[in-house]
Amino acid sequence: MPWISDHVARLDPETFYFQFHNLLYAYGRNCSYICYRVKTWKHRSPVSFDWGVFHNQVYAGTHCHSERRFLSWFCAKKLRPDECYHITWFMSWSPCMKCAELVAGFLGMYQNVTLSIFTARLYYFQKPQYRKGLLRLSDQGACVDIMSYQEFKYCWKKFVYSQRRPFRPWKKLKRNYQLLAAELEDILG
DNA sequence: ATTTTCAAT
Repeated sequence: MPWISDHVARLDPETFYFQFHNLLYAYGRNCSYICYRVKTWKHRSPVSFDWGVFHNQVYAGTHCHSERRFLSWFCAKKLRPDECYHITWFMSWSPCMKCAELVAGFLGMYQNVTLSIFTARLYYFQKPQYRKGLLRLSDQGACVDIMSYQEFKYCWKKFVYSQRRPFRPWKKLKRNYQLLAAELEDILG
């Protein structure tokens, strides 16, 4: 698979501000980004294992969502059966129903891996199948949450070429977060 | 309150 090692470490500020804008109805965000962080344990102490950014890719007419790209890379290059991992995803779009099923299956298969998801926006959140996907992930033990100011600020510092400039929150960040969090709460019951 | 979408007209 050609996309296995094709990910980037950091985002440009403009890309981050546009792609992670937490709108309920986002225009023109025709791609998806995952800023990821993987933690493992050495002698029972948590240690940072890896971090970076994945995005979706179209290769030879095949669409590969960022979640699938991450899992392909992680399973092929990183995952060891005798180690425990905690993965955190900061996503621009929440997973589609197919990716939700894929990731839930992955979590079911690898009991040594746990996952926390923070998403900036909810993908097709009015469609029942997409809502069920998120519920399925949650039922499989994934923590699913909406990115708040705290997560945006963290991502800005960790995953963006911010050149020591401070994170500048956009208008209605907090209000949008509240609306999305209420929607997610409804989805997850 | 908003009506978009891991592109394709």
